[in-house]
Amino acid sequence: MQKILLAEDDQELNQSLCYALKREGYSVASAFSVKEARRLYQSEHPHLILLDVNLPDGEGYEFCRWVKEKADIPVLFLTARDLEEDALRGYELGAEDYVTKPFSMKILLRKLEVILRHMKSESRLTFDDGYLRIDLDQAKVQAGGNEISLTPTEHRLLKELVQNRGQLLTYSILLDRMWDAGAQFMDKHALAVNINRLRGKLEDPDHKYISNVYGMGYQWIGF
Amino acid sequence: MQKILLAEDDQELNQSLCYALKREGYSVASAFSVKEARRLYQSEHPHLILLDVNLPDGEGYEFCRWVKEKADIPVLFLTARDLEEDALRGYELGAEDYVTKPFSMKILLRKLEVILRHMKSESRLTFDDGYLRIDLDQAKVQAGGNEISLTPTEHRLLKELVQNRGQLLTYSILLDRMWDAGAQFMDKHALAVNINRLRGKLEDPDHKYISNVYGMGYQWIGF
DNA sequence: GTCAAAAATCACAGATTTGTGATAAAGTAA
DNA sequence: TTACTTTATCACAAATCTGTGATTTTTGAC
Repeated sequence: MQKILLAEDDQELNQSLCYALKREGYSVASAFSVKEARRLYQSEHPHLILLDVNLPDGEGYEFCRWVKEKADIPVLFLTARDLEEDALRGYELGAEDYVTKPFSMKILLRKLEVILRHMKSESRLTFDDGYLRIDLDQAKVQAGGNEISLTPTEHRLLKELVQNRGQLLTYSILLDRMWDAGAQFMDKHALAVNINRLRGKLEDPDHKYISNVYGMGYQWIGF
Repeated sequence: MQKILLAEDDQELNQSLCYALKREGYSVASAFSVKEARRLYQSEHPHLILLDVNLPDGEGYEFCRWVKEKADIPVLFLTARDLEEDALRGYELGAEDYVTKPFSMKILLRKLEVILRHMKSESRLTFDDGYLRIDLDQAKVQAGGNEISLTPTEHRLLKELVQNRGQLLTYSILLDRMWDAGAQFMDKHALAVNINRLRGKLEDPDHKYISNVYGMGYQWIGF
């Protein structure tokens, strides 16, 4: 299910958007301030952000920049003013689109659909936290400036982990997705070895990315 | 360079759009009717279509549907009327966005940028001609119903060919992209071998996809 | 702390991949 | 046609990849 982070301080608008989005089948995390939005971003890892430019504790633009630095999550601006300038500034920051209030809910929903349709099919997700730089599409990875080459399995594993960053991937799920079904709990060991190899290539003492949850599975942390 | 197909019957608007787009670095094919647009589409294979809904010889919607059936080329509608209904109809047909006349050229250019940014980075291109089915993102290929497994190099090669389908890829370009630079004309032979292996997996007497241009390079035909 | 289960690490070998060399086939120009 | 160049094909070996086994380290419950 697609998760949307909604940041809008107008109580009423926030609520009605929430309702409409949920009705459409999205999972919604709603924030009323930049601070809250930041927190929710990190815990929820939304697929798309719906962002009011004017929030009580800061401009939406700043939050947008912050997000875009970390990962290429689509951002759609909600703006009260229909100024060309505003829209252009949004685009400069990498926003995908904008709607001016008041807007038609139907149109907004279509815009979301279009963007998410693209995103879903977009595997060129690039991540960068200053040390590690991952381009899933190109299968290119840089750690601390050095180009790193991954084997096919390592790449598949990395993709699986990063695409589900922040959430625990149980052994059964991971094995299932890595080796087409049937594997199940058979060779948890093979998985461990590949995790090990991946860690060897990506991590260093100061930069850990793959964490193990005892008895459960693995999880990507960071970004 | 990104090619844009512009279909707009208003002489003046067509011309100024042409100018602005070219100035931005796009290559533009301009049409004044649906008929012309259709012809240009087939000869030029544009990356994006800028489409007026009202053309003298037919509705833009129809042309949009026709295009979308063949391939997933992004379409951006130009509409005189700012009616919710119009926009929704466009979206239903798979349009990426729309602008209502009169519009800000700057905004239009940003919208184009956003869409093309997505497209460029979109590797989940699936092709299917009944015999061969390719999902570049998933690295899955089926030929005549049978799942085919490709090695990493084969996959890279296929991707390169298919993403530039219809156009000749010279040896130097292909070698350059397959083996990071420097290779140049050195091992044209290695390329030939990999082409051969790919052909062995994908083709059969009745289904040929990779054609050679004597002394020049290779080219993907089909789709 | 002790202990057992889980995870990490390392070396190894079978399997796969991939460029090279040799040879055959096909294309081009005279 | 003939001579010559380019491309295709096949077999082989070096390099790489990848799961298994053996061993050590870590974890969590008692």
